[in-house]
Amino acid sequence: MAADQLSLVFQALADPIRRAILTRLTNGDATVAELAEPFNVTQPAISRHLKVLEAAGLISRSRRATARLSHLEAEPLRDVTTWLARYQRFWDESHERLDELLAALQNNRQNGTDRAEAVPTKGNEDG
Amino acid sequence: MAADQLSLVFQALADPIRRAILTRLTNGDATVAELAEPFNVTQPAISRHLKVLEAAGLISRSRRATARLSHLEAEPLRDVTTWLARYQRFWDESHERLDELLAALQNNRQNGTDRAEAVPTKGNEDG
DNA sequence: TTGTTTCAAAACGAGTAGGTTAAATATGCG
DNA sequence: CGCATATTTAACCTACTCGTTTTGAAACAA
Repeated sequence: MAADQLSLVFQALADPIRRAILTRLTNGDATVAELAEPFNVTQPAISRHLKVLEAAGLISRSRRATARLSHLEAEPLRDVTTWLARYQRFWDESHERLDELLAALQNNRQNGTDRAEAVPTKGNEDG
Repeated sequence: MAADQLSLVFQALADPIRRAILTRLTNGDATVAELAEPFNVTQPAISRHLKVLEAAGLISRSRRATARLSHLEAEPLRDVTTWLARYQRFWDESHERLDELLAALQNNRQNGTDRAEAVPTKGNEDG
């Protein structure tokens, strides 16, 4: 129900067809029919995938005669990357030990700086 | 059903509670009860969130007496970042024009190198 | 206006997601 | 063993997702 933007983006990316559509759009704008062509699903199904992508801000749309063009909007992917950056040190084996130590140190001095990754307050949301 | 790994990861990340759990785990391993504490959901609900995260490869689990510890496994996030890297040029305004040109050039010389982002063959999947 | 093309919306069904409560399971203690 | 603690599983509910087919709407051409 009306999730936050980041959730909408992740949700949109969770479907292989939608990811493939985004990949296709890196080659340029395309009509619904063009986007539907590679898949074994009907046109209304693609139409709804596009609606999901649009709600996530991953595409924008325009008209050309009776056709509707989809255009890639990669901005939300930047936000995803930003969110992911925080975890980069955890998959970087060579630095993992050091960074765990640093994290422990930052936990110890508990002066609440604004860069804290505080556990969400009762209710939810991530940092 | 039984989606590919990347879809599982995106799906897992699409829930704010699960993202918050991952954030919490950057501070160190935690029990189910500890992970449940910040949220207004029951403990079995968290238990199932953890199951989703484990299926996506984002956490591993171990025992300590009766408790079960969750441990962050960031490796799948590296794959996500890899997938996203392909789109970086599309949100990098200053390079967008240039990169579109480069993409066009690489489309023109159609010697199928392994870095091609071919549209999926009839069936689905993204590149 | 009539028709054609291209797409969106409506209505439906099967399956999944995420929540609950209540019961089952695993581990360690006295 | 008998019990407490911590967590999982089962059963159930509601709501959403993703697909379908059918119907409706927008843009344009004749």
